[in-house]
Amino acid sequence: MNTAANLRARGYNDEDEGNRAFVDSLFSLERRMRHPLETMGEGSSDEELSEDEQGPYLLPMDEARKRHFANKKQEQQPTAPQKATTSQQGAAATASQRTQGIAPAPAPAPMEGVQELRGAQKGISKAPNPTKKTTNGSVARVAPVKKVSSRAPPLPPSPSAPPVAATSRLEPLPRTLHVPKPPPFPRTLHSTSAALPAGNTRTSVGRSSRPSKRPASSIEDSDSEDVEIIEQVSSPPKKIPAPLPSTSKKASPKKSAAPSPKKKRGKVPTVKEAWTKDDKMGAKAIQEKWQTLANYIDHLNEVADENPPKSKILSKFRILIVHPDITNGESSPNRIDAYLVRRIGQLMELGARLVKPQEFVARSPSSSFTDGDANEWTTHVIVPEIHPGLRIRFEKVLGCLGLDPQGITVEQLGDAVHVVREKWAWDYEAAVKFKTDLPDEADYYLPDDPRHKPTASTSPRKKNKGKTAKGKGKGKAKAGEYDTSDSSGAEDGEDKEAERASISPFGTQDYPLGEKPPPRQLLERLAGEDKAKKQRADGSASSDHLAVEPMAGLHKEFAYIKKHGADQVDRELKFADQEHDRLNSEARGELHPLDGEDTTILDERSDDNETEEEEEEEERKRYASKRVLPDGWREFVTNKGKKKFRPPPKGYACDRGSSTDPSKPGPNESIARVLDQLSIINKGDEWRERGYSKAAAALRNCPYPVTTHSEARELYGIGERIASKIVEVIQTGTHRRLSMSTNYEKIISVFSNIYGVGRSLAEIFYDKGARTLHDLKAKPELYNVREPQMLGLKYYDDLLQRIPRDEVTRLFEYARAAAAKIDPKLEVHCMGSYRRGAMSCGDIDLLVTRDPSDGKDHTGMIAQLWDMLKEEKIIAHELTSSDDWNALDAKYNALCSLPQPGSLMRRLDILGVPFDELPACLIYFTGDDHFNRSMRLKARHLGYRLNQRGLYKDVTRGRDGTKLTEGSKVLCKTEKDIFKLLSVPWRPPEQRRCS
DNA sequence: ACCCAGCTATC
DNA sequence: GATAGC
DNA sequence: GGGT
Ligand SMILES: O=c1ccn([C@H]2C[C@H](O)[C@@H](COP(=O)(O)OP(=O)(O)OP(=O)(O)O)O2)c(=O)[nH]1
Ligand SMILES: [Mg+2]
Repeated sequence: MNTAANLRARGYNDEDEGNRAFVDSLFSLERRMRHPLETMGEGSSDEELSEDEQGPYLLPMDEARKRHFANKKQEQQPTAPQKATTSQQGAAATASQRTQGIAPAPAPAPMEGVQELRGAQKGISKAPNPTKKTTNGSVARVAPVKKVSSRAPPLPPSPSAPPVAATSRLEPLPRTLHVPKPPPFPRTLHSTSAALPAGNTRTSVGRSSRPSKRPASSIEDSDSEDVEIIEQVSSPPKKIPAPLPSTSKKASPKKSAAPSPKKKRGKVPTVKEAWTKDDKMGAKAIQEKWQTLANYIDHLNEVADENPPKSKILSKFRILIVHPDITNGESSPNRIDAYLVRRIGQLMELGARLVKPQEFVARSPSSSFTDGDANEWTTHVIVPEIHPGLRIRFEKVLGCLGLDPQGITVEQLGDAVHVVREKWAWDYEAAVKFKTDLPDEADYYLPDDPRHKPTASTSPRKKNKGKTAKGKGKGKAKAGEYDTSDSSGAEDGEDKEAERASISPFGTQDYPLGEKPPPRQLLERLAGEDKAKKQRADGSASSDHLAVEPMAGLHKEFAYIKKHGADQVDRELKFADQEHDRLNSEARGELHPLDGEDTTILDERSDDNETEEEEEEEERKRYASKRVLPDGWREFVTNKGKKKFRPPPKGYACDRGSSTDPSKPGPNESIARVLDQLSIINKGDEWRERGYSKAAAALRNCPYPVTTHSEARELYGIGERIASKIVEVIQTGTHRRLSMSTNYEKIISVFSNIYGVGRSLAEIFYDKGARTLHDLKAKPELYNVREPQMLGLKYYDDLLQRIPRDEVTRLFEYARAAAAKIDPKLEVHCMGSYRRGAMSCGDIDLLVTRDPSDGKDHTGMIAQLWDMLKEEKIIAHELTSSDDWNALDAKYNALCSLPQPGSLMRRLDILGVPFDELPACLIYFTGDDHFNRSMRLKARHLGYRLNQRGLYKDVTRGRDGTKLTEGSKVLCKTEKDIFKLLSVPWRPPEQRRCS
């Protein structure tokens, strides 16, 4: 069960020959056909196994392996003749080795392999109900043959492939023998295949393993039960080779021929047109129409039949996509969704064949993709993008492929198939670029391919860089700062630019203040594309090289397991599972999400389990007693006998929490302020801005004064450059960069302090000639100042003031009283910095919700509340409001003030929240923002997604982190549930100040 | 070289 | 989709 | 900007 343990036990790094052979044996069997989804996770009752079956299977894997290898040796002899016939002398040695695994083994060896496999299957497929089995079996039986066939038709575009297969079949390929090492990647077949002399037949090579095992197994085990076996039995005698290819071939022509005439009415959509159209249907419609992944593949195949994709770039790829929801378990396995529509469409558009889960066939690792069976082997398995090691859950992936999780390691799988992460689909460097908008086919050739068009190559990349606009904006900013030369001039050749440039010290390509240089790529691009072009032109050599390392997508997983140990990984997996189960199943008493959290840290409120209580007890001590040292910080004594503190090595801010008393300025406050300023100055480069901001936070969180470069560097979030700046600040009290700030910068800063005005608008104002707030007020039309900004302008000073806690309390009470009149059960909570205990707040953050257990929710009540507050003259101006006042989940923004003369105008934030989202929403709305971001980041790294609505598990993400699937919500009833799942030590709101 | 939270509201 | 904001 |  436990993949990690399995890995460890078997030594996942093990590459010895034996291992390979073993793998061979495992994979050479045809895939058992039971559909994994149906059988997955079913208890495997070993007792049911016949003795025969049990034997090898029950052995510890190592034991089994040994035996297996021992048998292998015996096999060798029989294989020998074959090699002789097929291969040259020079190749003999390697050939023999290679053939070992492949060669039709004598009965004994295969048997073992078979047995193991079968046992494994049993374990998996051990379906509780026999009917299932039969169905599975039937499916399975059919699948191997049919799948190919059915699949084949759609692939007229890959003419090369079929012929190859055919020839190879007829005339066995010695290919493998010649090649010392089979190319890990499915190179294009044409070149290799054509060159190949006839050699071993599929029977001998590709099939060898298969047949051998089959017969043995079939004969020996009289399992009537396993349909697969039956099928297998029949097939081996028939010479496996024949049925598969022939059928496939036959089928394909038929299919293609038949449908095309019929359907040829009007325009036949291309694959791209088809899938883009489907994509637009929306997730719901898609699911209703096709329901399963297999159905959709069929659908697109039909399209491809009639209108074959022109591109053949991926025509040698047979790709199986493992949907995250499949790995997720029973909920909605094999479900088609929008993400898959896109992905499948994109792949097919490039000529790839999509393999349905039932159709999976792994190649024997020791045979080449160019071997006879090349047309059947699945070349790629795309697995969900999940956190390294933690949530990969290979047992489930393997289950989906019909493989035994206990008998096969990840790496073994990798030997047979390219297991790649979802993001592989985007991996431009590695293979081809899959973008949402597919550019010209030429873009898909690698740079050294003569057909490659260098031009378009950069564009998709940009797109990837998240928010293009932002990137652009950033680029602009950077250009302005760093590079005088061209881009800046082009983009804004105005006086302001001149002004900026003249004063800015960054006009040169030196970085006088030690700035981080921009990425080389950017520099190169700015320098000119010629070089790149040249380089591309140079690399020529092989054109058939979509080189991807096998398992390229899984290095992270290995690294993680290596680093933390398989045991640890197992524990983590187990913990998550248990916790999910607990949260889902447990009928926990009605516990208000706020119970026990909002009041006092000392408050105990039960929680269901003792360990938790213990933890709380501990925390209580830690926090109640003046929080001596925050988590992870440690005291140590220096050489000179001085006591000092060491910060925690690293980590998420949410794990560290706040360790210093927010009410008093810490020892590093003055430095932090300077960094804040630097952060503001760098507004416009969000990451630089954030870098400074995080550094400031690190300083504030440091309980001792930082006095040296090295001390500064110890803090997580302070690097070389900022440490140097800190030194300067310590020495001079400020930083040169601040005193250099230009008039322009100052004005922009003033403008963007207006509520609703950001950097962009501020620059526009400036460009239009505005220099003061008065300018803007004077002629708002000229500057296109809109309502919210007008208000921001009007109350500019008010809104910059912090609000004393007392005042927030009073405003809050007004709202609460109003709510009580509407419905006594309508809850209003004050969130944000107020909940964190701040003595002054930037605004008033109110949360409105209602426990719907009596059948009523707060639909429409917010509107009422809104009106009442208006009547009471609390709310003076509406800034934004949700379009749907009845929405449970909506956000409102206003300016308000105490109904008394002289009171300042304040920002008011009201958030309507569905009650079941309260826990996540509490976390969100309590903040602070750094805390949220770090917690969400941690969640992401753990394979979750955290937002204001909830915690979602099994989220699939693309290469750039873009969310591909929603994941499924984990039932959390309190904030603590979420903290616990993410292994974030519980901390009350007061200690969530990370900035 | 790549990543850095995730969402709503408005235009 | 860009911008501003939470 | 920092971190990996
Ligand atoms: O970018 C942001 C900004 C805010 N929040 C959350 C956390 C924050 O605590 C809450 C309220 O936002 P607000 O801007 O009011 O911040 P605050 O924490 O309340 O501080 P302030 O005292 O400035 O209002 O919304 C985020 O998740 N991301
Ligand atoms: Mg606030």
